[in-house]
Amino acid sequence: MATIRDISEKAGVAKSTVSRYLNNGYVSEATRKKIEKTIEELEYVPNSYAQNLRLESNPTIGVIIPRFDSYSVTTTLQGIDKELKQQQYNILIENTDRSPEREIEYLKRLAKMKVSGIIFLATKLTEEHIHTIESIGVPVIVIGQEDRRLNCIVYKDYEAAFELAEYLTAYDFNKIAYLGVGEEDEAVGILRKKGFIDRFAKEQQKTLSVYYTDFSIEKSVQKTRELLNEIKPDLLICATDNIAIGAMKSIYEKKLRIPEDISLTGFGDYKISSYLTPALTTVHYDYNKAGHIAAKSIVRMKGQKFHPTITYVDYQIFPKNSIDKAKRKR
Amino acid sequence: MATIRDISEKAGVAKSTVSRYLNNGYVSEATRKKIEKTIEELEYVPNSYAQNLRLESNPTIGVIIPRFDSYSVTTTLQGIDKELKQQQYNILIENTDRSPEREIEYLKRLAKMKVSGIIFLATKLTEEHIHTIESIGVPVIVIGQEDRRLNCIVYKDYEAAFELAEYLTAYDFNKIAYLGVGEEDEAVGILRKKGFIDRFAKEQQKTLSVYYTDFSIEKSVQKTRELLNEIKPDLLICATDNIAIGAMKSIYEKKLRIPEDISLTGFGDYKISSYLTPALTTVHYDYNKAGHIAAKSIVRMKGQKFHPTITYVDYQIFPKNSIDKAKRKR
DNA sequence: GATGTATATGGAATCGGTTCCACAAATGGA
DNA sequence: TCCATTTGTGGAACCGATTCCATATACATC
Repeated sequence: MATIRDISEKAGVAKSTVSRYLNNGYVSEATRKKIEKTIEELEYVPNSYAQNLRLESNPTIGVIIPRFDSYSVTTTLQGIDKELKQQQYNILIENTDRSPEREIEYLKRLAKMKVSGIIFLATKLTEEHIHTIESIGVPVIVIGQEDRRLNCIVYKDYEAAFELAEYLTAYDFNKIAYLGVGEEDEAVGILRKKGFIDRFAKEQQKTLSVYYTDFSIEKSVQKTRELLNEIKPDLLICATDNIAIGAMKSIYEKKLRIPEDISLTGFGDYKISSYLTPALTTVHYDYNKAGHIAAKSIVRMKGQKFHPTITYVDYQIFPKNSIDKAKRKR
Repeated sequence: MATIRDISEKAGVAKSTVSRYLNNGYVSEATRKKIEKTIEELEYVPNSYAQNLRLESNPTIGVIIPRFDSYSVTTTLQGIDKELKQQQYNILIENTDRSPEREIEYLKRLAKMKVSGIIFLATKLTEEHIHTIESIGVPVIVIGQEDRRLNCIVYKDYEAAFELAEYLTAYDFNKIAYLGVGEEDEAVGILRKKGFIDRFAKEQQKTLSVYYTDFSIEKSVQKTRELLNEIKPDLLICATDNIAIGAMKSIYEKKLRIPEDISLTGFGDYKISSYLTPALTTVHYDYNKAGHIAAKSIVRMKGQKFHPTITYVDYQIFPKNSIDKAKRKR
């Protein structure tokens, strides 16, 4: 691999002259030609580690994600990427595969690389996470989980779940099942569930049975199958759209109709959801916008001192045909 | 930001001793303690540009993708990521947003960063692409497009389309419509289309009308709507599953039934496809495996000289309920 | 007590660029 | 013709780490 030194020797000029040529400095027409030719010949490519070494920080934002195969993650990434490209920033993505240890490791690694900021799509914030974020000396914005000591962009999970439950109480459901995820995920596992439970607790006559699955469609297919063998709900509330999609499959498998036999709701609005039959009643989160906001803020935070903030991203309830209109009260 | 020099001065030892401490060399218990304390105090984080500068190449693989919001892309990424993590390699993802200029730019940038290899999820290979790939001095594996001068992992698009068409000729369809994408994408835009056309050309009685859309669901909804206003096909072949999902929406909108009024096929097996109603007949590609293979090969290529190869990834036809069984011949 | 070896540490060179400074040559104006 | 300014170039320092080499102890062995 050719270096600037090789170029300078072969072309018979000084290193500094080559560097000047590369960075639009004073170079005479004659040397310009010589250098140009030599660079072509040796297939010279500058080494960016050497270049970056002199810079105190470089225009790169690190993004830590828990997985690639998730609509919310990729949509958020799109939003981040678009905004950062506009601001002439580079983006560096690290996938943790839902491993908390990797999250910590990547936070540190990105700091070593002197990125000017980190956007962290979190699933759970432990004390170790918080300590790491506070100590690495690089601004971090957390998306999706909340802690008052940090800079977070969060979805109003509790409120959204509460409001969707509110919407559902206008219908005459009696046997309600909730299919959620484990409490490892603070926002989805705890807050969403709590929102539903709290609202339905006000309706004494209604029972709400809670079941658990993970974020995959397959598992949801299986868990819904088990669930339907145990009970026969007239409303199945799913903690994510993916879970609802899996549930749909099992419901149809049992020759039940949606919404006539079972009404169904999702959460998160996975785009595909409105193309299902029937279209899924769900909560819409603007992941793209969250990414956009995060990117904008992280760029603005450059060099400034840290300032904990919580930004809430609004939600919207999308009523669709997966709820049985015939059950509407009054 | 503290450097190794600050540490050494504050602790009263030489730079080299600090470095040795950091890299598990000989250090006495006493100095170990001093250095440890100073590092803690100054919140020292090593600068990885300086570290990398000495290395000839670092264990990082660059991955260039056209977009984030695509099932095939994210699934391929999963496969790549998993294999690379196992091999202790880092991954560096660059999203081009389908811009050919950015593809070239990123190929060069990754070379500058001395990644040990690049995996390039291509949409079209121009001469400039090929020249760049050949000249950057870093091994590149192309996924999804083919050129005999390069190292490619490709899907058998033509063969798969041909075989799906073959399968469809066992049914009694008369008015067939094909909803494809533009020829900017070589594999999907040209090869898939040609596979269908060539096979159907053998069946004189059948007409095949060709229409175009892009890769988005929205556009497909709109284009299908227009298509259905013009003609009334009994079979609609879509170039991707996403397109088929959009088509479904418009077909239902027109109060037509699938498959009784229109049979439908997709291409690419987007996982979600089997959860639709009816489940979509489609071609299954193992994107994850392609990513896996690519990662394995790129790691193996390290340091070796370039050797053009084409690796074909097999496909599988998944017959599902979106084809009208009543129309089966004999 | 002399020699040899293990243990610790410092100094200096190095990686591949960028940039400051000095200086030489060319140009221009008086 | 002389001095001032512009233009072009080379040398050297520097960015922050690693690593080789030299050296200085401490301890063991004969």
